[in-house]
Amino acid sequence: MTVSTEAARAVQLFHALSDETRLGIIQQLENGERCVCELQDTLDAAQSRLSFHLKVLKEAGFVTDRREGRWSYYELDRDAFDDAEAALKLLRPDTRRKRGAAATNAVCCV
Amino acid sequence: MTVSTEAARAVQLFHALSDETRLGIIQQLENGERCVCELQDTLDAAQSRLSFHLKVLKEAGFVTDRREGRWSYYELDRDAFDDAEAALKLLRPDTRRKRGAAATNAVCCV
DNA sequence: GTAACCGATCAACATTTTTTGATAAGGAGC
DNA sequence: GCTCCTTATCAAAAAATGTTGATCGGTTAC
Repeated sequence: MTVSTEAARAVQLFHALSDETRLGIIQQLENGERCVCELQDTLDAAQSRLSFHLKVLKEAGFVTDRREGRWSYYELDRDAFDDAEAALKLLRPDTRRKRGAAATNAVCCV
Repeated sequence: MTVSTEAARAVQLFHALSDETRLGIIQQLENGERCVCELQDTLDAAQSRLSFHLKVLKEAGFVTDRREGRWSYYELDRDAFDDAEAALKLLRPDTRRKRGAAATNAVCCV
């Protein structure tokens, strides 16, 4: 995987988490799988709106869905959370790295 | 801090990280502080564009800036990364919590 | 003083994302 | 068969976000 696709994946992950409705969905799913109709009730959101946000979460990998009869059940998938944590760790400033790059600090704007 | 402001903070953090240009900036700053003019060179981005993204990062707390003569130096701030990690941990599905809420699983859509 | 440089801010525009209401598809019950 | 229920999808509108080029304030060098 190239660096830029890695970045693109990170963007996808963080973008999925950058919306209050979607965080609300995740919070609801924390207690186990839920069907859309129940999310509709607890989050007080229109059905098509939930469908949209669930799609974003699903495409990023944060949820999986399962059809049962007329209901769709959504469930959290840990893997995406792991990915997000890993992406965050890569971004986090790291003491070692900073020290190692000391020489590069005097390059700019003289 | 209420739950909803917590969510708003999480949204702010993740939103700041959900753009490739901003991730590029963070990556550049990983080796120490940089002035805007250098970011301009290495990221090949217009000055006003960088200013815009730096503002987003600054408002979210990921960077701090320091004026020196005509230059503005930007530096990463760990605290925001810690906040993001904490926010992510709160979202992450947790085995214990799931187990404790077993009874709530049969509520929906019968 | 003037001129050049660095960077923030602004307004106009372009693009992307989100919301809304409508429609369609699939299953359940009659 | 028909009707109701649940959900996905679509198009249009609205809202938010990002880009571009211009201008302005502050600093340095002459």
